[in-house]
Amino acid sequence: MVSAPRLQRSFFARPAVTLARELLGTRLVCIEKGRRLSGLIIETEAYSGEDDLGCHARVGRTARTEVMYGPPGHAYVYFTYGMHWCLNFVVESEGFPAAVLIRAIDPVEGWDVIASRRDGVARDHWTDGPAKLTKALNIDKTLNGADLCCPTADLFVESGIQIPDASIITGPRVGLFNVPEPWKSIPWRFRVAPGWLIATKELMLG
DNA sequence: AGCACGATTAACT
DNA sequence: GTTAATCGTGCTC
Repeated sequence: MVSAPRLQRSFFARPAVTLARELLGTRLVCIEKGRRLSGLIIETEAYSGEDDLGCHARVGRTARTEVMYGPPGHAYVYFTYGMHWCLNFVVESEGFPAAVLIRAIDPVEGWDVIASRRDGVARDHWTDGPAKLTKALNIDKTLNGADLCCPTADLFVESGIQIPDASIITGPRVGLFNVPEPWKSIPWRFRVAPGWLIATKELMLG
């Protein structure tokens, strides 16, 4: 598998909603003991600013949200429901808290490692949730704040395949039960339509 | 020091 | 469709 160019900091220095869309089809890569584990990003959500009452930064600057206020192109990894880690990319500009949650990937490299971490789970469900993909790639708090754009990073994003607008489904963000409108329903969730990848990725990835 | 809640998941019925 | 698991975070006392 040939590596594609890594996404640079300028890529991440754009609005969260734009990036949630643009990140679909890019490749999330972890280097683990010199080995590449990767998958195409197929589902994301945008969280932007203290005014966004669905965003963790609604409470302002705290130890937890500090990373979101830092420069773009870093990882924001948070813990939830007492047992799960979720991965976000810090976006927009330094001083403004915004991030894109990575909700699902389609595994490309490191199938054996991913399978072992998702033992007993059907392949279609290895990485189809935000806490499933972190488990599969062994992402936890040690990667919170990690720079995705540093040349020696072992967590980064590569350019991938283009997804046509017609094959992208948008909708409300998931799990915001007690969040008031309009934030509860604003369509900042983006995902690749189910059949599109099946028909296309093998042609493009070989 | 204590409390309610959560950007979830898997195993149930 | 329902629910338990499980603990960091932010807020209140």
